Amino acid sequence: MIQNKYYEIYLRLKQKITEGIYKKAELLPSENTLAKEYDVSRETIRKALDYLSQDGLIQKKQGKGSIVLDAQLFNFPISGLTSFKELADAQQMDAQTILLSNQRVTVDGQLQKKVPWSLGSDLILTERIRKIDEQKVIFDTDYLDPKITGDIPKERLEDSLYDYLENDLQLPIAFANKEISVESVTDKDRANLDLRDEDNHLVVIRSAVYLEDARNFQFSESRHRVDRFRFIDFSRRKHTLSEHDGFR
Amino acid sequence: MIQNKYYEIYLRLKQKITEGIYKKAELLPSENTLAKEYDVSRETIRKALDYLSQDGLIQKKQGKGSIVLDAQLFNFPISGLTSFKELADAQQMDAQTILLSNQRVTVDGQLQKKVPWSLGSDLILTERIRKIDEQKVIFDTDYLDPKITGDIPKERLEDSLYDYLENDLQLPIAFANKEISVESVTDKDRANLDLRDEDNHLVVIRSAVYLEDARNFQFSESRHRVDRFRFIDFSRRKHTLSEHDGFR
DNA sequence: CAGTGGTCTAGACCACAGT
DNA sequence: CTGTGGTCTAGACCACTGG
Repeated sequence: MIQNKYYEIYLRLKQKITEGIYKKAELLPSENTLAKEYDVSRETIRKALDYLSQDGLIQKKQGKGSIVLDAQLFNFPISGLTSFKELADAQQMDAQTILLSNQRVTVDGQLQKKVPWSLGSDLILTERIRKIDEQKVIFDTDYLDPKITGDIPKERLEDSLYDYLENDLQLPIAFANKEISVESVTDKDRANLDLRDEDNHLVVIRSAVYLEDARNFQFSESRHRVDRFRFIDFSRRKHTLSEHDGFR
Repeated sequence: MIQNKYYEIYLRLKQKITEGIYKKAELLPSENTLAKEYDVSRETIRKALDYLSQDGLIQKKQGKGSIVLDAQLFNFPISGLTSFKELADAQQMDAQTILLSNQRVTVDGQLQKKVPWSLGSDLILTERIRKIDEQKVIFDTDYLDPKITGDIPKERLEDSLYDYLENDLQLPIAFANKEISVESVTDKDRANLDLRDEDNHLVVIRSAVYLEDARNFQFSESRHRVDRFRFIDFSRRKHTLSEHDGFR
């Protein structure tokens, strides 16, 4: 099934890099060469290369070319917007999910601290515990907007919520704001997770998730035992170019 | 000073969004309208909009338009590649730096666990403590390649290392790999930081930093007291589109 | 100098949303 | 149907790298 040209070319180049056909620290063929090779315009090649660059797979240098980077990243794509199930699959972890609750609740003053939705509105609350290597190390709480998602079948929560939302409901999940911090262990954490005596903190990831039309349909809180948490990221330096430049 | 058209347009649109001229949840003018307004081609407008999209300021929707997002993000640009000084300035924090050491060392077996540079090579080791609100809460260790940076003047380490590297040395810092994890407090941490009794973990950020020509010139380790750590991120969902598609 | 990537254009056609 | 954003093209000129 043919997608966009630039996306196909992106995938093919990516594959050639991971297979070592294009070697680390060497240069890719020039944009003009690639344009001829794939029989597309140079702009289309450039779009594919932009994707590779955003992935941290190449570094472009004017006058020189595109250097293939030595990235261990794609082994561990934790950055971005990825579900637990996808991560577990990608990492081939021994992972299980225990569904604690899945119910409708009404937003009251208490809840509104966690979910900035209007008072009195209906929402779905689910609580899940994630077991990795037979240890309960992650506590996930999700708040969903039932006007968008409807009720969630129990079986799908035990498998993959995102798979249900995207494939069954065809909801186009687009972006999220995330916050990572460290918080003190609560009694509820201690009751539900396998914590060690020295664990008095958890890593907490809170996120607000949005659809393509920018509607916010989910909030989630994910509490991780500190020794099982790792976040890997590739980032490019933003050269602010002095905000003072430019017309105004 | 005029830069690129697309970058200027990006800045102007960004400004109009932050000033509320383009309001949250409303649509930007269409790409064709903007192209006429700025007297550029549509592709140039699209490039500016791509930047806004990557910043999490707008969400594009085919057939509809570009929705202005309600992003608190730019208040807190922790994601990306940002130096402590830049952060402190942006946040208007009461911050100080204490320089502990700044010396040349030779890579031995011990060091090589932290820095994957070849045995016997020379490097610069600097240790700095960051005080925020009069409390010593961050311990930074930096390993630099003296073949690239030379020795670092003491005064610049107490101010901003990145400012020195980029402006004085004109080194083009391009990208970094980062890892965030949580580790146990060591005796050295306890000796140098203002830790509370209940602090038995620290957030540790390790990063490898690269220049535009993809040379790795720096490794750094930044150890944060857990209550002073926060990471905010905007991420877009990557629609994998099944890796199995496409020609091969 | 020749070759590289960076920017920009004018125009084309397509896919999608809303009327 | 009209207008929106998404893709793609062929060609131009510029800025940078390296011999």
